[in-house]
Amino acid sequence: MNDKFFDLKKEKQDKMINGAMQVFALKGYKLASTDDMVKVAGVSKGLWFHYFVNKAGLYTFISDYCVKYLNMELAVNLSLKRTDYFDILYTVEETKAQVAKIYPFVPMMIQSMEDEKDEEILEVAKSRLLPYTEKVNEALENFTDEKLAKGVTRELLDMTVGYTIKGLREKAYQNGEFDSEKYLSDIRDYFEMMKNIVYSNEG
Amino acid sequence: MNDKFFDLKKEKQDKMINGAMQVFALKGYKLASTDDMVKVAGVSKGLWFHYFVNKAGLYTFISDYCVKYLNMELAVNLSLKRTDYFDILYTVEETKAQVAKIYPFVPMMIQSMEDEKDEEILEVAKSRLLPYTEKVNEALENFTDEKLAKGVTRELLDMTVGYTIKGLREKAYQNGEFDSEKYLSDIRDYFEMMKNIVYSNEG
Amino acid sequence: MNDKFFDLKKEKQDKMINGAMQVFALKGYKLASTDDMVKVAGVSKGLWFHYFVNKAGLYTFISDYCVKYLNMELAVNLSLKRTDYFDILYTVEETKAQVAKIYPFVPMMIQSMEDEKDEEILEVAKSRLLPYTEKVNEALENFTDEKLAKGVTRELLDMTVGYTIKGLREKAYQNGEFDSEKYLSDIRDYFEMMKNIVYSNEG
Amino acid sequence: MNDKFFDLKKEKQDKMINGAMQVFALKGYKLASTDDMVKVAGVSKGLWFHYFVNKAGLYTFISDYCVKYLNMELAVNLSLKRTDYFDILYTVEETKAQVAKIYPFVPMMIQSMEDEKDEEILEVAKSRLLPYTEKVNEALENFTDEKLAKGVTRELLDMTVGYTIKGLREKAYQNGEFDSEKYLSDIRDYFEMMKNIVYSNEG
DNA sequence: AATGAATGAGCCTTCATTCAT
DNA sequence: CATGAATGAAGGCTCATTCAT
Repeated sequence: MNDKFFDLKKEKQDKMINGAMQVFALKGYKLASTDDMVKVAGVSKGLWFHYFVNKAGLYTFISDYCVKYLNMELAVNLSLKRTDYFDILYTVEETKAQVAKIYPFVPMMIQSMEDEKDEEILEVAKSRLLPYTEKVNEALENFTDEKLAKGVTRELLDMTVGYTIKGLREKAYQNGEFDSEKYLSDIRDYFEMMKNIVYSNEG
Repeated sequence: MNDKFFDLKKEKQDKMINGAMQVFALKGYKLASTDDMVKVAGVSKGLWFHYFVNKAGLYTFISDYCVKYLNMELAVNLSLKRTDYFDILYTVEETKAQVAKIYPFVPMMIQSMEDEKDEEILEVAKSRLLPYTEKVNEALENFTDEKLAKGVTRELLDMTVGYTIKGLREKAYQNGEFDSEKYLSDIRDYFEMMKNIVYSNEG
Repeated sequence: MNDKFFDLKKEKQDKMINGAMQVFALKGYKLASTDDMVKVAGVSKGLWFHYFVNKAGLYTFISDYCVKYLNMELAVNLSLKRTDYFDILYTVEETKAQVAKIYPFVPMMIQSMEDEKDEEILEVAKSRLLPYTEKVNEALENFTDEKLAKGVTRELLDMTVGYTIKGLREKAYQNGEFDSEKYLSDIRDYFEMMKNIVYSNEG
Repeated sequence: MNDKFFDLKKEKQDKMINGAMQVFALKGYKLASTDDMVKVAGVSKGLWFHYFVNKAGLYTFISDYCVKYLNMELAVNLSLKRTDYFDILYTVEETKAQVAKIYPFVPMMIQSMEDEKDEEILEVAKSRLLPYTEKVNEALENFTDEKLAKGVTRELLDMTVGYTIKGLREKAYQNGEFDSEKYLSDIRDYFEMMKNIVYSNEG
């Protein structure tokens, strides 16, 4: 990309970032069209290519930006050493909801990167996602599985909780915008139930 | 569509059905290209249009076929009145795995229909899916929630189990083919855990 | 072409001839589709190519047949030496109407050949038409222009009468079938007027 | 259509208009290919669709433009109240010849619209033609038929004159370009003859 | 820097033609 | 002889990318 992008007024930068992110997040790499971005961001077609060379370059920048920004916020919010599994995960999602106030499509973009299937961009999507995944896993290391109920393993727990959160996130975007309130409320309900059943009753 | 399709040798019918289903299931309606199907099924471009008029017609046929075939098998397998929530759901997924032996992309196609976002075909995808959803819900009616552990509601259970199965299914397709063994084994592990924690200990 | 065509039952021959002629006459060479002929004649696609090699071969045969058949009838009807310009021309059109009872699209096909613009077949269309044009001109040689009104030349007369008849013929086909009655009646009305004005009043 | 078309340099607009008009006029709607237009106008394929959405949109624009431009000129030229039938008609054709200096295919396009048979565009062709037909008919209302020779009716006259002019027009395009001189000269010769014979000698 | 006109490769679809049965 | 399934080249249309202004 062309670093002069950062010389643009912050306002215009964000208009472009949000526009591209929205289109990529909603449609995925291949179906995201430059015309859509032009419409959504109100920025001419040529400019995207001026700063980002091509569609792949733009995707790379956006996915990178997305994760870096989110991780910055996570670094702050996760710094208070929480030890409960669900509290940690809730903080992660709460942080996404908070980031969504400035970049409304960050949570969906993260999701979209996970789901990305286009061969041309697959590698980029997955690699940019890594730092986020690592950050979350790192935070979860503070949690010890000693207290898990009989038959519950950390592996199975990670899996079902991960998939469920993903599902709830998709649901929260169902009408084209991210409904933070509903999203967090759904997660709280779910986590409350889970807390009731996955922890050992003993002690 | 052109009903003469059914006069073709069963082998060729299945080659075309599997080819189209694979491409639709893997890429979704919009990104599924006839060229891909030509390559995968080894059948010339013109022939698809000869039998199915256009891409939408082909999708309609495939999604319809997919659900009808699956429902036929479900009708058999779900006839034994099981009463356990997880047993019923396991039977459903087991049936999909069984169908996958003949049509390897049926489970993924069902998934793809649920996820389909293209406006042109949305209505078709969702409407064809209905009979399947109804079949499953009908089978679940035999289950009563009386025995659920404290804090566990049927609604939350449906949600998390649904999302988790979906996640496992996607995982089972990760290398382009459906790994039935892994899929069912994953589900069994998950269900075993769930049985341990969602049912009330009393009684 | 494959001469074995003539070994077919006359009935089938005519079904094919009429079918092809109809489609060629109504749509012109390029827009005439083999599928249309299949539908109209009820004869399988392969058979057309079996007997006529390709579309151009079929057109060549049909246009040839059309003119030859018409000229045969003209030879009979024009044998009575008429000497009036309009009577001769009326006989020509009457003959077409008569031929149309067996081959309903002969008049339109003749027309279509005159109008044909497709480069691939232009030469064929025009060359096959020649014998018909010559036959008509030959018949008109019996007419002497001595009696024409002041200012009327044979050249101008040929021109305007030719274009007018062509116009009336197109009109007679307006609803997809040839309306012989209307066609001849229109021509009679027109000729009656012309007789009144193009002949010299003197003598 | 995209109104930005009119922001193009007049020169380019005309290159595109003339190119499309030529191909539509010579081949008719169905057989007019965008590839032909690309060759004739030297303008890339995508651009036609950028401005006119699709082939039908382009046809609509061209036929509309054609009639509007012609009618504008007719409004000027027919404003001098002529009362002779043939003088009025000559003025109409003279105007077409004059328009042909800027848009050489306008006369042929008008013709082509009258002859158009493609179902998809039929309605458009006929409806766009109406204002022109009305303009001509309106001008002809100044003419009274009192002076017509015996046996000559206005109806028959309109018919034969109409068909003859159409024929001459087609002839004037025979080598792919419009030969104005020949066209008008042919019409003059024809009209001179007609004036001699269709008007009553009395008075 | 910013715009959007312009391009052409690629996809869906049609249709003359071939060929196995 | 007859059929119609099968093919692929060509036409309409979309969209990432280029480039003159």
